[in-house]
Amino acid sequence: MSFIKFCYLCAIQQKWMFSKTCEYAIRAVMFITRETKDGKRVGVREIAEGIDSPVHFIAKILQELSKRGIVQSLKGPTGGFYMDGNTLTHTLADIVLAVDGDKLFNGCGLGLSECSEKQPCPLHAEFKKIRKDLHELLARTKLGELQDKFDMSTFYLSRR
Amino acid sequence: MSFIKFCYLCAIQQKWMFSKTCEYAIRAVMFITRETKDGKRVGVREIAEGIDSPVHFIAKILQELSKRGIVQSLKGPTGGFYMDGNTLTHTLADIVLAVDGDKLFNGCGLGLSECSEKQPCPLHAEFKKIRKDLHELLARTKLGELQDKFDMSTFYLSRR
DNA sequence: AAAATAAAAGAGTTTTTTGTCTTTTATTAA
DNA sequence: TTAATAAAAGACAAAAAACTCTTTTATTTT
Repeated sequence: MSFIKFCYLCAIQQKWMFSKTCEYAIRAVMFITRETKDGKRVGVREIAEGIDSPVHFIAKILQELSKRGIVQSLKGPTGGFYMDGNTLTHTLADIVLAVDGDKLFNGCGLGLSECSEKQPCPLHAEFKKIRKDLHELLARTKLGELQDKFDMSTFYLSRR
Repeated sequence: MSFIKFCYLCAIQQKWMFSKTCEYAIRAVMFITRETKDGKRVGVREIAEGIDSPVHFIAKILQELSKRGIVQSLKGPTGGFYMDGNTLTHTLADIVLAVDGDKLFNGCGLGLSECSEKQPCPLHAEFKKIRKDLHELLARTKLGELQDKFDMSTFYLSRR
């Protein structure tokens, strides 16, 4: 409670694996995937509302993802973002890699740049497994397969 | 290479699970654990050098950790930080919890505050397992046991 | 008791991340 | 071909995280 307020470190800073930008990116791509099955397109405003993110911020992120071929886009009326056969073959790992880099999959848990098999940090072996599991999870989840999953049940993408 | 430099998102931002502050915290406590077996104490300068971190920054972090009973400290000449029977029973999870909060163990992978069993995000089930593995790893690693491990083999705590 | 030492406390600064706003460019429908 | 639409681009602004510096307080040694 108030205890938290006076603490320098602690619960004020709440970190998860991904950066906020990356969370938005994943949710945005999922949203586009779900909404554009039949050649439809969605605009940034619709996406921002759908995943409850700042409009201009998600626009920036999507521009980069589109440049990298992770989503498709088209300007002008009836334009917007969409997925096609190609983009649907990408995985969640591709998104994370594009936004947060490969540190999550390869980096040392304690932030040591020189950590390796020969010169391991005290948690090297343990983290290797966790990183591997995480990478496998993200790398086996193709957007196209998520699309099918969306058909069968309800999932939430907005924080409200 | 230069390709990376011009990218808005991407490899510039390299995230891992923990905040940098938390990485420093873990390494500092490990360092203290290793260096203060027989009633010895280590000063911040020595710690900062040992784990290659900014002196004043790690000082701040350690002040907080000492306030929370994760490390012990004593002012004055021959003073410094050290571990005792009590602090050695703490786990790595305690450090992470103190510094980064519990989001890593409990939060939604996509950053949704309302994510739950009833209203899951599309990766809810998958992330649950990863989070659990990570928490178990950190919660079963007691500092005291690490101390024994340090005795038997060499591990690196500095990034150089 | 005085001087020296080392953590505690607190007030900064810098850098990075996150978020906002405006202008430009491409596309399409009328 | 013109007007409307929507993404692309770029320049800013705010907030958070990372880091620095100075002063104070507690402890110990001489």
